[in-house]
Amino acid sequence: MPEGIEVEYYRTTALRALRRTIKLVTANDRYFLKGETESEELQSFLLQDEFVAARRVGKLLLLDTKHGMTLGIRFGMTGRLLVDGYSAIDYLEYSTMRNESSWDRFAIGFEDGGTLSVRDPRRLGGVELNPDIDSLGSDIYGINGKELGVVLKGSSRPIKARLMDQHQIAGLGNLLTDEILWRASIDPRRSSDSLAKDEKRRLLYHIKNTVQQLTELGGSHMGELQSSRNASGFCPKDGTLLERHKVGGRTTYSCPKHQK
DNA sequence: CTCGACTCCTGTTAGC
DNA sequence: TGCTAACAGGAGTCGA
Repeated sequence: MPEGIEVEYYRTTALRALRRTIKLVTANDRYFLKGETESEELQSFLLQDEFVAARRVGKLLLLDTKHGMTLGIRFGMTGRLLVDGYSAIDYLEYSTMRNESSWDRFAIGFEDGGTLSVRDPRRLGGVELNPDIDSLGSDIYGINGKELGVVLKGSSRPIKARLMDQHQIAGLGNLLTDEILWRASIDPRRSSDSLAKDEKRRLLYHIKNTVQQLTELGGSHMGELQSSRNASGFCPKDGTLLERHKVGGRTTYSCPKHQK
């Protein structure tokens, strides 16, 4: 599913949509409009305008217009971004390989004939005008030890739930978090404030390293743990049968032998 | 503060 | 063969 890494790809794709006059806004799926955003509002603010910047905070893609508006796009679990029919990502874990235009929940047409669309089979994504980004935590691509320290110190929740909380750290999803904790040899159920100094350092290293590595490899699903993330999977490090739990309401796989 | 339970959504799949 | 129920999880709400 799209996590911060996938949305970073989408951001790169969105660069193709900059500096092109918007001629058409198709927002017929009202369910896909979030917050106070209305279709008429999108029309009046976007038509005749153009995007001048594509930013990303966590899993949220932000397209700034010349006139000072910001279009926020969330992709939920199965959303893709297409510009001129091109998608940076063809394969999405837990989504489908089928690719139907009827799943376009939101689309923009440019004066030059091109398009930008959000194709989301399950409609868990959404579009919002001027979304709140201040409540999001530090982005995964730039997080440092001090910020991670604050995030961990402030909570007794399970470490995995804390890491996935977008208000604390923005961009980590279920797969990435399982992968990072597995690499860092930390049990996902550990309380956040129980980590020792060396464990925090290790965790930071693996957040940065995993994000960078999987960005280069092509996505959140490229982790070493991924192929074993199933009911009868074995730990790629030591061969132990992986355990499956619900942590923070999410399906979690971890190795009972080396994740402490 | 924390938690579980529930909601949204729909394509896929396990099981009968 | 065909149906159904469970599952996937990002994000939000609610009551305890």
